[in-house]
Amino acid sequence: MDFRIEHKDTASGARAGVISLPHGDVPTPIFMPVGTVGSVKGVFHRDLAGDIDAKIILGNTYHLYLRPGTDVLEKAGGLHRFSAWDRPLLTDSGGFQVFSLAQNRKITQGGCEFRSHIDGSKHLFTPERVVDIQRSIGADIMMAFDECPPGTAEYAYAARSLALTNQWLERCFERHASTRPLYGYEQTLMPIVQGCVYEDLRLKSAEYVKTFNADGYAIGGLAVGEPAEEMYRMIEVVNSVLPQDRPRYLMGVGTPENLLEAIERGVDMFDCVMPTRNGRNGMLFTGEGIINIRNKKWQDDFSPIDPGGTSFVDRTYTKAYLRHLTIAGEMLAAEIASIHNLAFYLWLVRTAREKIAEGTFAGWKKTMTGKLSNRL
RNA sequence: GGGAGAAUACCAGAGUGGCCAAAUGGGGCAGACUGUAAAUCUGCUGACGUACGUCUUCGGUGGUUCGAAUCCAUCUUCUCCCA
Repeated sequence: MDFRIEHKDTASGARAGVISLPHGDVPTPIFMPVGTVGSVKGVFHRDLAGDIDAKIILGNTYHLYLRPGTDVLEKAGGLHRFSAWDRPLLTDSGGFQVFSLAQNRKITQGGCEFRSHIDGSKHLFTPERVVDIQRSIGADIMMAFDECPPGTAEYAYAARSLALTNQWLERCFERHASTRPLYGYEQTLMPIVQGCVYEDLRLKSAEYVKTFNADGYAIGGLAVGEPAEEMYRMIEVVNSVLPQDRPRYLMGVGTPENLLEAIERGVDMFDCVMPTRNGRNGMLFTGEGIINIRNKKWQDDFSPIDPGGTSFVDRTYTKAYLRHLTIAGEMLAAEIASIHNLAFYLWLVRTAREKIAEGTFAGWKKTMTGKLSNRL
């Protein structure tokens, strides 16, 4: 993996660059749609690669290991071929499931034992196993196995957790170095900075991950219950340490506003379920603000979903029609909203990139953030 | 013409003397959702008040009772059965 910075914003930490991966180039800043089980829910690859123009999407190690399993993935020739997605792919390690499936898992020094949310069977995830699974999946970018503690974690817990994540990180890199890709292209491994909302832990963690001389660095454990201001502060702390010339990936974030704030602070990559999940639940993100399409006020609004939108759904369908579909529980509603939201997120980062290149990012960001969280 | 049964909130439908402004479901209205156990979850849904609460409701009317959606009389409407 290669990263080339093309423009730096003079007034902030924002940068615009290009990440080169085996399956293609990724302009940064970038938003990566989440496709946990090998599918960005409700969206055809045709539309992902078309109007949405997603440059890279996510898969999840934990979920793909449980279903369809590594045997099938290897027989298929990896997730790219299995799912017919020929652009770059990043897999999360299962570290987030240590957080989100906290009731179904037990952490030990060796790893994390999950009780499958599907059938209750037990599965031990070790750092080594997690790297192996990601080899089977064949992601361009694999993530280290970490523990993602909740945003409310106490200092003592956060410190212990970080120590464990660091041990796991070392084992991930050892495994990565001692194994080869299965499908003939390189897979890079990204370490993850943890440390909750504690500045000294974040600094320590950032210093530690830096010693692995990775192609890129992720910031994890944010947007998990702590106030947004804390998150922004942690990003600043961490990015003051992480190498300037490598991409920074803020995991699991976030709202459109979160993205702009983080871009301003030097973050290059994002992923979040928000555009898809919230879309399925009737929430639309637009350049003018947020729409809850279920609200009665859209009942007879026959204007396009988003006149400023970049996807075909924005021009084709009206708010009133989408509201009807959403309330009727039609699956088309989820598809339309997902396509719209993803197209908006990709538009947002694409435009941020242009503004950085033009040197007008600060002003644009100010205008945008004033509108993004409006309730329409 | 005779007989039986039923009428409850937007709809369906429990409740059959006080714990009932009335279960539950649907519908309606609003909210939540951040490396996806989520096409999911939560709240409200008679009126007025933030709230303790007060007032008006269970087809109509009139009774019985300390107290009625619940018991009685009667009227209305509907359903079914027999002629």
